[in-house]
Amino acid sequence: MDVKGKVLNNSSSMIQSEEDEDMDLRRGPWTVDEDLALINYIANHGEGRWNSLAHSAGLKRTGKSCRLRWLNYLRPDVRRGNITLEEQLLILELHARWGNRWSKIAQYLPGRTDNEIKNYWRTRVQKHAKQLKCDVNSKQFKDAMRYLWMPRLMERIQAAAATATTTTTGSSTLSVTPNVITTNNTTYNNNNFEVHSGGNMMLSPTIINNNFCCPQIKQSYTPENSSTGTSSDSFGTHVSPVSDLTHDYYSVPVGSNNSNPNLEYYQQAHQVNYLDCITSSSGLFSPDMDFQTLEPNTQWIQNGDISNNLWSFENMLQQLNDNM
DNA sequence: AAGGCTTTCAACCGCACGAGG
DNA sequence: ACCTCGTGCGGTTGAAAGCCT
Repeated sequence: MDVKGKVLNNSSSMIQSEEDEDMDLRRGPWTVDEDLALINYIANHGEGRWNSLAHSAGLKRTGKSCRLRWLNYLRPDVRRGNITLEEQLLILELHARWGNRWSKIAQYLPGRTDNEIKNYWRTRVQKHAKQLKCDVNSKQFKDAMRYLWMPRLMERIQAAAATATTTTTGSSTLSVTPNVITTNNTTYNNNNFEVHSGGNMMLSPTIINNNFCCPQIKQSYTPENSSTGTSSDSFGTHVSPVSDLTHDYYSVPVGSNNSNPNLEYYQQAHQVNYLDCITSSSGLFSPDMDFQTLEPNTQWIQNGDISNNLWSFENMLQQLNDNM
């Protein structure tokens, strides 16, 4: 990340406690030097005891600030960049279960911080609640998420996976780090997901194909009609063309989307997630996403028994727990 | 090109909780 | 029982970037 803006000191207009003034504590964006100091200190001494750590490392920061900087940004296993479709799906599901328990939700998204998930929710999800003119906690919005948004995400994951599989059949070889999905001769097992040794969880196409959603959804929101960019594409349904996906896949460098000063440090720690690569260009909801235009098409929600075939997230979570 | 508005996200804040003295 | 300290969590803020007119 670019260290942007000015670093505040005790001469700033921000309110500071007496203690802060005494300690001449810094606030605001971290500088490269501060980052390096923190990284080096933790590399040598480990983390914890943040107040004394801050002092020992020569950082004029609070222990809290050091902890936050480390956990949310400098930690080697922090993943940065767009929230993938799979992650979006997980966030929606887990938030439906636990509400604003960001840290708990973050535990199921390896490398993502509670702060990032919280930001995602506030900037993306709550925005759509506003568009719907309903509360984010209302039944209307929850229904929209569960029966429209989430199946749509599943569909987009399916489309992306299919595209990627097609790509792999060519002469090019996908080379991904060993502990994430690796495929050239793609063979997916029947498990709904896999937890890899590196902690990456990903949906397999199995559930996408077999336990996806009710027929009505497929009929209403097929990739064919949703990717045309017509007015029916009102649910963030843009599916990137193959060329985009291919470009994204082959152009994503390890450690991209961050500008950590200690690049080598990152490059050793970060790994490229296969599905991240193939979905990164469309990993965010499109700006024109509009629930309202879909709202009337909810009869199937009441009529159809979709509880069994919507998707097997219960199973996914159970298996995840079993594997942890 | 410039100014205003919106979005994003790093960072801060206050509070709660548990451990230890 | 009380206090202090360290830590973790969720809510909020504000600067920078992006977008729009």
